[in-house]
Amino acid sequence: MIRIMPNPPTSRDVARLAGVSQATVSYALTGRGTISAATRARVLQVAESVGYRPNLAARSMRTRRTGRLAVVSGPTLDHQLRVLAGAGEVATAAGYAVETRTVDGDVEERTARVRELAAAGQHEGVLTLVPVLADVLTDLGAAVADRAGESVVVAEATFDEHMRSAGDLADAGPVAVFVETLLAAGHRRFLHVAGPDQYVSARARRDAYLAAIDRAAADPATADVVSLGVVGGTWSPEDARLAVQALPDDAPPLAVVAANDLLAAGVLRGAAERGWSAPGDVVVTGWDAAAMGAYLTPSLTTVDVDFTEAGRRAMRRLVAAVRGEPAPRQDAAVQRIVWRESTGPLTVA
Amino acid sequence: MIRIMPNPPTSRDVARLAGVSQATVSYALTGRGTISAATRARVLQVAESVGYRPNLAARSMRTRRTGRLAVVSGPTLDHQLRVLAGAGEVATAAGYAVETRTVDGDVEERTARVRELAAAGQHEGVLTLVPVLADVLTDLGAAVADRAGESVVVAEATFDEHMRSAGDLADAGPVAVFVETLLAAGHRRFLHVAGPDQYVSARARRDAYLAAIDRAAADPATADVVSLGVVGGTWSPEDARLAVQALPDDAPPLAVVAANDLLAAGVLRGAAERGWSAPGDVVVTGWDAAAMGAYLTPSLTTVDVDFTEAGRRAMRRLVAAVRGEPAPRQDAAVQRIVWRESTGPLTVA
DNA sequence: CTGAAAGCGCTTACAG
DNA sequence: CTGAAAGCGCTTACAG
Repeated sequence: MIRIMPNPPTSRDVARLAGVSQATVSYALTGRGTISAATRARVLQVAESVGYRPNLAARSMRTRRTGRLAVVSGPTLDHQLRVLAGAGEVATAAGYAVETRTVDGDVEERTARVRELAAAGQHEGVLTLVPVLADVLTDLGAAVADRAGESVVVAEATFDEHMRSAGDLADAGPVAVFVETLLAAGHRRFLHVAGPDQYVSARARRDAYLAAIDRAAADPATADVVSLGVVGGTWSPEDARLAVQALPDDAPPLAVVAANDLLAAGVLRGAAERGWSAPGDVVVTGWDAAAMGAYLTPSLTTVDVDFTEAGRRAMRRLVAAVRGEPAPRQDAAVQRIVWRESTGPLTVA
Repeated sequence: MIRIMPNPPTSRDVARLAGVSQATVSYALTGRGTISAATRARVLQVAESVGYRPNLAARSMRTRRTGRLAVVSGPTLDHQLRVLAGAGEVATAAGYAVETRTVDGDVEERTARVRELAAAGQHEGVLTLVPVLADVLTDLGAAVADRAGESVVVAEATFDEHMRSAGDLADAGPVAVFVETLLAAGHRRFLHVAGPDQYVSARARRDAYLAAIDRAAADPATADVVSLGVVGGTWSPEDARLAVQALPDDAPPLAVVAANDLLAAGVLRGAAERGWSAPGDVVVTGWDAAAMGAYLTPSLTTVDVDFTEAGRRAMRRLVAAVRGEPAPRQDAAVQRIVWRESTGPLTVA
């Protein structure tokens, strides 16, 4: 295949046209050297007029920086597209190209793939949206020298459970609100349908559920609370449905805290199959504000998560890490409870 | 920030270690020159042992090929993550790095973004998953010379409505099956809730609906068919709900073909709000096999789409176009109807 | 079958 | 404040 085309202009072409040296063009564009305002203006004007675009490969070779970041996502959780969008926005604004890799399989396989990616050295940093084993993650506290040749690897959800803040995607704060509000509405019988243990968010929601139940039991006003336990452990709504099928006949009235909307839909379906009304016999909460949830009957109470913003934040952390800067603090909540019909009539603070 | 680290090995290092020239290393790795099997084996062994990885920036500068492709997605349609996964798989296997860009806004803005991306020359090809104006798309029939400096741009859904085949994501064949099967079950009153006109798939489904109704009207056995029209025109379930709200009281019994599952959920919700039973008074079909659809009551009849495979195919087309090869034919269906409760009891062929 | 040499387009000390 | 020159790590005619 022969491509007959004028080669795109180089910095050398711009230099000749502007009557300066190639070095001056570089200084004008990068803003690095010392250069007079007049010269710079002229160079930029010429560059603009000929449609000059720096050859990134050449720049990369010279600077020994690839200017590329990778984001690793899974193929299964659809909302990751929005996280990706937010991450891409920040990366592009920071001057990086962002590449997406999809990984599949269990946590060992995913971790292996991320490790290869980091070792390949094609990327200055890697952001993983899927759970991986903690040892591939870069120890940001360690000296930069210790990271010889490897990409910086940052996870969207950090595994340090003590660092959880309200600005974090894995913040399970809404669980306590769900339980407390339902307690106040008179509910005493609870069940949690959990997500996969590998997911920080799923673990956090489960732990928050258990803690909320413990607190309720310790409170004289709600000491008669009873938890029918924690079931599930996947993101599959079928497991949620089956869990409801497996409940004793006298389970209702029951309040179910599901780890996401899909599981909550499985709960509603299971309840309907048993002839239990919702929100009469069973109330249920979800998570993620899936678009369809608002159109179920009953519509699903859920947690609206700003996935795009979460993606931006995760990417800001990665960019900071790659540049050796301290991690930005960002504590404004990305999550907001949306009360709908599936929790029945309530008095919400 | 000072990075104290041994530089990663270069082809020169490998050459020295293997006792050959740098050219020989290159020939061994790319398999391009004439080189003895013994020498090649030795070079590859040395390269492997020192963990040599070619510097892609250097290679790119020399070959004048970036080795990068871009995929443009929107932030709103979640299933695009699966298309992305399939596209990425094929691109990676073909030796390309694939970058994701998210674009927002109306069709003009999206088209402008794709145009910039193509003009920037950082990518050998661009695959767009979102609808754009046809004139940014590369005319693959035209001589390569006409594409001077620009990336090849290919759309996941082609705008040439005549080229639609069963292997295409926009193939609307299932619509005819829906209408015909419901006619056979005795339904005579139909409604279509359409998606946005910009989307090839939405247009194809609407056209297929109208054609199926026309065919039914022309058939003496079903000449009493009546279409209550085409409503909607967005992907928002709220519009579907409102469309049902706006229907006359005597609309049922009614068969609704919705352009996707979310719209179908809106229809179900609207029907429930009017006290219409489903699938008694209203039957409805969706599209996309959204996970939650199987857990609605009634569960949603839909079209299961292999988005990952659709992504693979679209990327194969792009890779072929970038390499100047003819487009691969791929006609095996990626879509399959899943009959569920929302269409009521049926005799399905 | 193998090597010496040029050059892809940048950036950056360094000299002036 | 500006320019001449080197060099990043590859690939590829070309010579042997």
